[in-house]
Amino acid sequence: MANIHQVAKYAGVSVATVSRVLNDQGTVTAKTRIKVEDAIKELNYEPSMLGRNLRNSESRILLILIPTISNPFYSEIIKGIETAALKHNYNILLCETDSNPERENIYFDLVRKKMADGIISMDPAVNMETLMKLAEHHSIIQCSEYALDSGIPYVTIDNEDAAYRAVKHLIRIGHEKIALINSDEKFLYARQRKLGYQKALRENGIEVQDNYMFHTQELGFDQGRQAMRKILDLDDRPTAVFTVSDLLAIGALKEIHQHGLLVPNDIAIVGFDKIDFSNMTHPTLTTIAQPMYQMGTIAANMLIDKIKGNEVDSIVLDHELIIRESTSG
Amino acid sequence: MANIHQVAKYAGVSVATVSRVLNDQGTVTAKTRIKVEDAIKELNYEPSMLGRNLRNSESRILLILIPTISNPFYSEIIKGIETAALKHNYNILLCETDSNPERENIYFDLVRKKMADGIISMDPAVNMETLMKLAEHHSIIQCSEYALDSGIPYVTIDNEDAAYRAVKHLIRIGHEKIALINSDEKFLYARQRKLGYQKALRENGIEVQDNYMFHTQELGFDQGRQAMRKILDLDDRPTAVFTVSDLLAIGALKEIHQHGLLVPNDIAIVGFDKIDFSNMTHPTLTTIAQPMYQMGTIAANMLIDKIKGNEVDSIVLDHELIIRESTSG
DNA sequence: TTGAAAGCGCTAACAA
DNA sequence: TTGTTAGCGCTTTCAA
Repeated sequence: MANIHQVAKYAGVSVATVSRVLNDQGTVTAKTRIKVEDAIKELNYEPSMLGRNLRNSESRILLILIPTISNPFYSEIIKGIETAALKHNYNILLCETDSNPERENIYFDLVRKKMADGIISMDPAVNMETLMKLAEHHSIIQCSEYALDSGIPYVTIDNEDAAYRAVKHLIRIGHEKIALINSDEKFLYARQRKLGYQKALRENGIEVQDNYMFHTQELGFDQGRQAMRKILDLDDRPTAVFTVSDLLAIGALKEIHQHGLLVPNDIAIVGFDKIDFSNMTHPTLTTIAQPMYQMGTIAANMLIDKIKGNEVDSIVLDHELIIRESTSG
Repeated sequence: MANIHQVAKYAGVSVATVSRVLNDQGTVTAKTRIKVEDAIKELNYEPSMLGRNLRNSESRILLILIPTISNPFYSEIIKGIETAALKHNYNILLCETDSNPERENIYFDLVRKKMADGIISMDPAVNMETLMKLAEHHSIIQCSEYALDSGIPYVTIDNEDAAYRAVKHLIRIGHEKIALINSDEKFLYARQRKLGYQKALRENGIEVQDNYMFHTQELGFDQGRQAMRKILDLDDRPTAVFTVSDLLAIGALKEIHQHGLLVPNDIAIVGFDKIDFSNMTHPTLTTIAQPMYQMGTIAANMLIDKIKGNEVDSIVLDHELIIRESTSG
C-alpha cells in the first residue's frame, strides 16, 4: 500500500502538492494535478485516514449511545442519524450499553480518547453526572430522553402532551377505567407521560387510582405481558390500557388474547412510538407516532453543528395520535 | 487536554516511560510508575487513540455491513458481534447499505482508508466482485449470507436442510398443498432454501408446482402480505405456507386474518429466523431458529483472528425447528 | 504555483 | 531501568 510520499515521488512533486490535489484545495496547475492523479491511480493509492485524523485532531466518527438495538424505536432513529452523518462525511459507532454502567464507561472512553468526535445519547439510564462532566469538553446531544437542567442540547417530543392526547382519546370513545403501564419513574419521559395520563383523567372528572398504574423495569414484550396479567387480576377491571411503548402494548395484547378476551371489545389498548410492528399485530395498534427518523437526522445535524463550534438549540418535535383497530371496534 | 509530552515533563521522565506505564509494558520501577500515574491524574491526561492508531497502523474498528437495521434478525447478530468485539478492544462501525451500491462503496472506502481493520459482511446484495478484490488486502468475514467460491471465510447455517425440515414438518402434520414464499433467487440462501423445500416435497411424493412458489424483493411484512394475497387468490389454494423469513410470515399471517381465515386451521405457516416477534404474534409462529447471537460472536472472533494474520476456517452452525401455534391447532 | 519542513500524539528500537 | 530518537501518514505554514 502506497503512502503519500511514494505518490509524490512517482509524480515528481512534493507531498504538499499531493495533499493539495487530494483535498481539492490550494492552487494546483491542471498539469500537475493530472500528474498526481495518474500517480495515484498507478500506485493504487488510498489516503489513510489515520494520518489525516491525527493531523486534524478529529476522528469523523459519531458515537451513538443506546440501551439496546432490539427496540425498533432506536433502529429507526439510527437510520436517520446515519443518513445525516454520511452526508457530512461522518460515520457512526454503535454503542449498546444494555444499561450496564461498565459498558457505558468503555464507550465514554472512546470520546475521551479522541476516537469519536461527539455523542448522541439516547440511553435513559445514562449516568447524567458523567455525561455532564463529559459535555464540558466534548460535543454531546441528547435524543428522545433528556435531562432538562443538564445544559446539554436535546431533541425530543412533548411526552406529557402525547400521553394526554392518547388517554383523552380513550375517554372520548367512552372509557373511564383506564390503566397505565408505565416504565420506571426514574426516567423523565415516564414521569412526563404519567402527568399527561393524570391530567386527561382529572380534566374529565375521572379519579386517578394508584392501583391502575403499573411500572416495568424495561419496555419489552415480557414486561407488557406481566403487567397486563396483574391488570386482568384486578377486581374492578379496567376497560382500557395506555402503555408507554408499543412493545409493552404488544405484550399486553398477547396476554389479553391468552385470557380469551378481545381487543378492543373487552379491553382497548394504546401504545407509544409507532414502530413498524404496531401495524402488524392483530388488531393493529393505536399509538403515538414519534418522528423517529427525523429525530435522528436532527440530532445528527445538531451534533455536527456543535462539533463545528456552533451554538445549538434544543428542539421539541411534533407527535401524532394514530388511531387504529386496538381502540376502535 | 494534555498530551504525552506534558505528562512526561510533569512527571520528570521521558515520553517513552509514560508510554510504558500506559501500556503496562516494559520495565518500570514502582516509584517511576507512581510518579507517572500521579502526573496523569493531575493533568487529567487521556491518551489519544489517534496517535496510537497511526503509530500502530490500526483503527481497532470493525465494519459491519448490513442491508438494514430494521430486520431484528440483524439486530441480534450485531449484539453478538459487539460483545465479542468489546472483549478484544474493538468497536463496531454500523453500516446500513440499504442495498444501495453507492452507499456500499462509501463503506468499503473506510477500510481502504484504514478507518476500519476489517469487515463482517451480512448483506446478501453485496457486490461480490468488489468484496473479493477487497479481501485480497483486507480481512473480511461473511456472516449468514455468503458466496462459497469467494474464498472469503463465512459463518452460516445449512439453509437447505433447515428448509427441508420445515417443510417436512408441514407434511408430517398432514399438509400436501404447501406454498413457498421465497426471496429473490439471486441470493444463495434463497436457492438453498428452495432446494430444501423441493426435496421435502419430492421425498414424499408431492409434486413441485411452479404456481406454488413465490418470490419477493425484500424480506419484509408488506412483501409477505402481497405474496399471501396472491396465494389466497389461487384456484387450488394451499393449506400451508413456508416463508423464508419471520417478517414475511407475519405479513402472510396478517393477510390471512384479513380474509377472515384462521391460522393454522385454514392455513398453516412456518417462518424463518426466530426473531423475537415470532413469539408475539397471535398465533405464535413456527419457525427455524438460527443461532444469531452466536453467529455474531463467532463472526467477530473469526475476523479478529484474521486481522491478527491467522488462518480461519468457515463454519456451519446448527439450526432448530421451533414448533409453535401457527402449525398446531 | 510549488516545495521544505514542522508537527499532530504516540510507540518502539536502540543506546545508555 | 530509563532516555533519545525516528518515524506512522498526513496537513499546513512559510518561503521561494
